[in-house]
Amino acid sequence: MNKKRTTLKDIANVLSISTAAVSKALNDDARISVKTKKAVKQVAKELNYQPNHLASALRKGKSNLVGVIVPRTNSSFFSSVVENMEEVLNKAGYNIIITQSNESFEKECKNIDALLYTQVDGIIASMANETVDLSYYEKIKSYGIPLILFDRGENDLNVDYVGIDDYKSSHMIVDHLVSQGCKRIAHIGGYRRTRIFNNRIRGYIDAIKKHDLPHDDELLIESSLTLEDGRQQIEKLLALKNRPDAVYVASDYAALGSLQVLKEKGIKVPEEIKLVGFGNEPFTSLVTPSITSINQHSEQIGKLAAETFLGYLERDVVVQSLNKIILDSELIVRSSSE
Amino acid sequence: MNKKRTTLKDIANVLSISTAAVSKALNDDARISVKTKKAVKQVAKELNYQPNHLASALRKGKSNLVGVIVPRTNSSFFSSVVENMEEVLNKAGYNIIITQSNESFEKECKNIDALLYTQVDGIIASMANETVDLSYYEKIKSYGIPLILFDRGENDLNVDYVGIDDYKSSHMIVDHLVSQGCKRIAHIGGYRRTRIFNNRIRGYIDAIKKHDLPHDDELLIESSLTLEDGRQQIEKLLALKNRPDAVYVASDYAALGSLQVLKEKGIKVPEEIKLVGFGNEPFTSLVTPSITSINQHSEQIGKLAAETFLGYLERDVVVQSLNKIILDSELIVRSSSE
DNA sequence: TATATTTGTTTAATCGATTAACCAAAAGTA
DNA sequence: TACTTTTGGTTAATCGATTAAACAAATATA
Repeated sequence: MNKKRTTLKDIANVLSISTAAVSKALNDDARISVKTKKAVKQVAKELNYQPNHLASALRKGKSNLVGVIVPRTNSSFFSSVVENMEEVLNKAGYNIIITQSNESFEKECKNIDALLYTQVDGIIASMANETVDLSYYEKIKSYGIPLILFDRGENDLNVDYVGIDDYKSSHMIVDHLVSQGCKRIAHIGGYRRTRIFNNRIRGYIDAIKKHDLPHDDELLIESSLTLEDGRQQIEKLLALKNRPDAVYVASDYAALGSLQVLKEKGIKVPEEIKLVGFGNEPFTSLVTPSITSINQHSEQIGKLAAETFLGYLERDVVVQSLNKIILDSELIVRSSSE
Repeated sequence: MNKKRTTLKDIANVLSISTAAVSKALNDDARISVKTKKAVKQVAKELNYQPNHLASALRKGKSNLVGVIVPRTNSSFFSSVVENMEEVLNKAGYNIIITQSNESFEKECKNIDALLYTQVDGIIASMANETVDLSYYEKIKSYGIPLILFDRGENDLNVDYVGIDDYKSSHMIVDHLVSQGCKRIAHIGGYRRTRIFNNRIRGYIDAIKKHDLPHDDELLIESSLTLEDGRQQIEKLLALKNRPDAVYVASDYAALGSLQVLKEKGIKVPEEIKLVGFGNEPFTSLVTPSITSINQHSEQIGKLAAETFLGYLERDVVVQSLNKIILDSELIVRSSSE
């Protein structure tokens, strides 16, 4: 019942030729006659031959698999990035293995091990927020396979990186809020140890200074940026003697949490407080009021990361260096800030 | 630079024993002395040995990989299912390969081929809405590896299935709406060719009859259930001479689309029209008004699907049959319907 | 002491595809 | 004709781990 799969040998037997000839015929080797090729392909089709990937990968030392690690797939940004990566890689004959870290360092390490174990030819990853210890990423490098980071990267790893200009994005947001007449702009950011959040914070601070606005310590908060964080941190800002008139939240999820609290307390957005998120998650346009946010060009990021990986294929020794591709972001203005 | 990976042979050379002994030592074979085992493990650690999965998988005829196909990862339902599957499978020594069909039949076929090519030991899938032709799924079965379907299944395939009781869920929704005083309940459903949507439609119709309410053809609409569909179909319902006082939408995304239109038109929800979605996506609790929906127990579905797969490991011949695990769903009542 | 059993390991085959090296026959060339 | 080149393959090794079968040495048993 559980019929054995067809192998090269089966085809070879039918035609009374060697398996080598069959292999070459299927791979369109120049040294095989057109006649033989035709016959081989014909029999292969008849016997429903499917190459055994494990065998060829073992022999060739190449699996044609690329591992992808994302904090979570359940986010339109990451899912769009992955989709676009897949498209590019599929075209080049690669399949991808998606894993999610759920923002957990431990899970991320397990994923890395699982991917290396599966003998992927490269890894494209966006780091978990928790991750500080880079040893597992160093391990990838020590395997001699390309490692490409996107969105959540780390300079110290000295590998390729694709992402947007977070520093500049903060400027765009602050500039916009100032143009809307805001004078006291708060920032609910991520933790500085994560590069992208640090850049957003630096951008925020510099932009505030640029506009000669108060750079008040109490207006800058670091958090994990979950929805719940957004709720808690806005409460802190609302409790201030001198409330802000605008809040720039470094994640749409947290921004949504903040919006919920503002609505619950009957504070009018954008009239009393203007709100800006980050990431352009679909719900930002769906909630009331819709939330102004930053579009990170997930399609571009996915494609560029995949192409960066493919760029390594031509070289036979992988030597990586810090090589950043920084894309411009786009401010999508919605009701929450105008 | 690109250092060769350590193999069994390297360890064997260091200790001047055979690779067979090394292999057995690492696998804790009873015939290897404790002394040798210790020495082997010691050297393996020193040389940072990592087994080559391709080689062992090829030899054992087992990859310890499970393929997962979902319509999209960018949905809390599917992402939660996958997460829970992964947890169960990881514990059993399996890794998963996630692929998404984007609701496209063509992409789904490609994914199936890619997974079979990677020599996965089994496939757990939720079918794309488009999929009618089952030949690619039959192909999986013909490979003799277990196929488990969840959420979007198909009786004709005669394989295991894990999902909720859609028929009963419709009854719960209609019962609830009736208890809120609704007299004209419309249903924006999926296409009947998809089993789950057909069941929801049947449930809707039977529940309507049960309550002696008008079962009006114009109140039942089939669509693709995207957000955009939700917008278009509600327009149709609003254009009716005799408008419904409640709309049960078979997907949260479409429900959201409908809600947007209702709000745009200034129609009060739930006062003028009550609205119920399906799937309990996170945004249902985030939008205003929050949307009543059905929780599908993604955690349970993920775990049970994974366990069903693991159940096949003990048997050496895979013989599958239609074996359904149907879970009860849960109605989460929110502002849009009360 | 002679034989049987156990212990611990080695040898060699194997999984299936690829490929370097080799070779015979056909065709080309001087 | 004699030698070279081209064509179209074949042979055999290889990727790395596993495992059936063989085997030597140590130990037990009669």
